[in-house]
Amino acid sequence: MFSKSCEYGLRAVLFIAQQSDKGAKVSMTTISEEINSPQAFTAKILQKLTRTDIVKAVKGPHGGFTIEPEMMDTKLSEIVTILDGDSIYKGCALGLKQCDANSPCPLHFKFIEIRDNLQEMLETTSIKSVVNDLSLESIILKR
Amino acid sequence: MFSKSCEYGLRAVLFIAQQSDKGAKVSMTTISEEINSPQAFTAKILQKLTRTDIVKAVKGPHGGFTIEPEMMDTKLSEIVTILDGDSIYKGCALGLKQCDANSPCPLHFKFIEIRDNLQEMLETTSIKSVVNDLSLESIILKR
DNA sequence: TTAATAAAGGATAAAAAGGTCTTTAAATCG
DNA sequence: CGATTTAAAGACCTTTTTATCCTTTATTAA
Ligand code: FES
Ligand code: FES
Repeated sequence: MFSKSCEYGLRAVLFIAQQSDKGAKVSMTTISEEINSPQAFTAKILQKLTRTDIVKAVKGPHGGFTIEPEMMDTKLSEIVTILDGDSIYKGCALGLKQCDANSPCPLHFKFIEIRDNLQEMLETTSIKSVVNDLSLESIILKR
Repeated sequence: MFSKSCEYGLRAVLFIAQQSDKGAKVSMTTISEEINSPQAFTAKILQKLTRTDIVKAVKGPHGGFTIEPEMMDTKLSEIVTILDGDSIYKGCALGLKQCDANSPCPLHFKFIEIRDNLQEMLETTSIKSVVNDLSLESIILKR
C-alpha cells in the first residue's frame, strides 16, 4: 500500500509528535530505536519532512526533532503525498496512464470508491488525533 | 496499490477472457499490443497464471492463450494473490510485522475498513462479471 | 518429416527502492 | 576558542522489481 519510506516516515512523525506533546525533543537514535527502523534511512526520510516544515530539526547537543504545536493539525494525507506522491489518490487500479471516468478501466467505478475512502481517511486524520489514540496502552508503533 | 506484474496480469487475463468469450484464442503478441504492456515481461506473468491453471496456453501454430468457461468464475482476489501475495489483504498500514487488533498500530481500525473493502471487492468480482462490463463501449484495457 | 509457429524457460540487464557510510555544517558547553 | 554533539548532505552499496534476449520445447500443417 505505502512504500517503506512512507511507513517509516509516518511512524517517525507519530513518535516525534507523541514526544513533542510531552515537551520532549528526540534524537535520530532514539527515533529509530523506538519505531524499529533503519537509522540512516529514516534520517533521509525525516530530511524531506524537515525541508517541508512538518518536522523541526535542531542540531548540536540536546538537539533532535520536534513537531511544533501548529503542525499537529497536519493531515496524514500531506505526509503521504510528500513521501509517496499522489499516485495512491489518483492512480488507476490496472495501471492505465490516466484514471478518468470518461474512458475508465473495467475496475474503475468499484476501485475509486475504495481509493477515495482511503484518501478521505488520510485527509481527515490529523497528527494530533493520532497522538491522542497513542495514549491508549495497547496502541503501538513498533515490533 | 498493485505491482506492475499484477496490473499487467489482470489486464492480460481480462483481455484473454474477453476474447475467449467470443471463442477466440490470442497470441502473446496480440495480448501485449492490446493491453499495451511489455511482451516478454507479460509472458512471464502469464506463465504463473498458466501453472496455476487460471489461463490455458497452447503452443505451436494457431496456439495462444484462452480461459476456459469454468475458469471464468475465478475471482480477481485469486489472481492478485498469485501475483502479489496476500500482503494487500493482511499487511499493516504502518508496516508493523503483524497486523492484529490486540496490539494495533494507531491507524489499524481506520485502515482495516478500507483494506477489507478492497478485499471484499476483489473476492466478489469474477473474471466473468468484468468481461460483461467490458462489452460497454467506453470501457478500456489500454492507453 | 520438415519448416514454421508459438509458448516455456533461463540468463542477463536496467531501473527503482531500500539502505549504509563518511564527510560537512550547525549548535552547545567548558 | 576548541572539543563535542547532533542533524544534513552526498556518495555509495544492495536488493527487488521491471524488463529484454536468446535458446529450447511443443504443436501444427504442408
Ligand atoms: S481508470 Fe482504472 S481505476 Fe480509474
Ligand atoms: S496493526 Fe497496523 S493496520 Fe493493523
